[in-house]
Amino acid sequence: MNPMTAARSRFSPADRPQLGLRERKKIKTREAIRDATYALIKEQGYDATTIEQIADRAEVSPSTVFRYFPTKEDIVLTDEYDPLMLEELRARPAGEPWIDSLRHVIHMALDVLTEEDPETVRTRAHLAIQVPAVRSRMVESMSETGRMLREAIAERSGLAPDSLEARVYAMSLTGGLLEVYLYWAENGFQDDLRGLVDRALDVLEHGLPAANS
Amino acid sequence: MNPMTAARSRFSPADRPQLGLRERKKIKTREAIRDATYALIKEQGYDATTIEQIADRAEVSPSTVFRYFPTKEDIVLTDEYDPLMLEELRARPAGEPWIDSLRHVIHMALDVLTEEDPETVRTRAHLAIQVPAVRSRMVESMSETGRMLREAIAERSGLAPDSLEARVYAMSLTGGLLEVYLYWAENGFQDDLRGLVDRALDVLEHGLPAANS
DNA sequence: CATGAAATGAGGGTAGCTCTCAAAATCTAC
DNA sequence: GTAGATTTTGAGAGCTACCCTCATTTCATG
Repeated sequence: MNPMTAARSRFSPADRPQLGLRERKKIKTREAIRDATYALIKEQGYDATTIEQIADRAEVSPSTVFRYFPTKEDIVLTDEYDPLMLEELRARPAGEPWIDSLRHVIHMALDVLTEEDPETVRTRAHLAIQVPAVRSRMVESMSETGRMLREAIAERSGLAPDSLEARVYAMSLTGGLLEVYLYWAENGFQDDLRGLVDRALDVLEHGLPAANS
Repeated sequence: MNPMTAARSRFSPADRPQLGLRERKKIKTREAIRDATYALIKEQGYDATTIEQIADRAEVSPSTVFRYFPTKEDIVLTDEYDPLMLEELRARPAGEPWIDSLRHVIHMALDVLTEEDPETVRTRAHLAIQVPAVRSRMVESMSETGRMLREAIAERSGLAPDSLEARVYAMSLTGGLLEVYLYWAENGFQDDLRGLVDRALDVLEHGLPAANS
C-alpha cells in the first residue's frame, strides 16, 4: 500500500517465510510504525507529529511504539549497516591503502542505500538539517559507526583500538563524512553524493587543496 | 559563598560596576542557576536533578530557569569562547602554517579554561561521557565552533567558507578534537590535555603514525 | 488442547519545555 | 521623588516524550 513498503521490500515478511508468525508480525509492526511516521512527517512535519498519531495510523498502541523504538528520532533513523561495512572492510586486500579501502566500502554502502530506498535517504538528510534532535541522534549513531571503524583501523595500522590516535582518526573521518551528507542536503541534493564523498576523502587524506604551508 | 563563584569571578557583577542594576542582577541570577545546578549534580547526578530543584536552590522560579537557559543541558555547557578564538586566529601571522596557528590558539584556549575553572572543565567532560544528552549538546556546540573555524579556514586558504572542502575539513577537526576531550575524561583525566591535543593535531595533519600505504 | 511464553494495550506518572498573564522590580523624565 | 514606561519575574496551565506496571491477548509447543 505504502510506496515505501515496496522500497523496503527486501525486509518484508514475505521474504522470510522461514520465520515464525511471531517474528513476521514483529517485522510488519516495525514497518507499519516506520511507514506511518514517514507519512505523517511528510504531511505535517516532524514536530507536529506525535507518538499518539503514529500509533493511531500504525494501528498499535503508543506503548508498542516505544517498545519498538527507544526514541522518536530512532523511528526515523535506526538502521544497521555497520556490521556489513565492517565485514566488507575486512574483506579488502591487506596491502591496499587504507583510504582506498574506505572509499570502496563507502561507495558500496551508498549504492546499496540509494538502490534500496532513495526517498528515505533524502528525507533523513532533510530532517537532519531541520530538526536538531534528529541531527543529534544521527551524530550519535555515526559515532557508533566510528567506534566500529576504530576496530578496522586498529587491525590495519597495528595501533590499539583504544589509542588516542585511532580514536581521533576515526572520529575525524566520521565528522567529515557526516558533513558531506549535510552539505548534500543543504544544497538540495543536486550534487552526486558519490562525487562529494570522493572530494571529502581527498581532503581527509591530503588536507585542504590550496591551503596552509 | 560557592567555591565555583570564586572561580568564575571574572564575570561576577562586582567587576562590572558600569552596568545598571538590572544587568548586574541578571548576571547574578545566571550564576546562581549554574552554581545550583553544578552543586545538585555533584550531590545526586544529572538525571536525578530536576529543574524544580535547581530553581529552588537558586531561589528563582522554574520559569526563570528556562528564561536563562533554553535546555537543561545548556545550563551545564554554554560558554562563549568562540569569538575569542576566532579573533586570536586572525591575529596569527598570515604566513604561518595553518596547523601551527590552530595549535597555538587551542593551547591558549586550554590555558584560559584551566586557569579559570579547572573543576568545571572536568565536570563537563565527565558529564559528556555519562549523559548522552549532554554529549549531544556538546557536539552541537562544537559544530557551531566548527562553523566559525570555516571562516578562518576560508580566509587562509582562499576557499569559499561554504565549500565542501572547507566544511569537511572544519568538521573533521572538530570531531577529532572532541574525541580528545572524551578520551581525556574516559582515562580519568590522567594525561596532560595539552599533550593529547598535540598528538591529535599530528594525526589530523599527517594521518596515522604507522598506518596505511 | 493445554500449558507456557511472548507481545500487546491500557493507563498512570514524571519531567522537560512552552505559553500566557498579572505582579513586581528597575529605569527614565519631569 | 514621583509618575509612567519598560523589563523581569512568578504562578500555573498545558503539551508531549518517555517509563513502568499489570492484565489480556496471541502465538508456540508437547
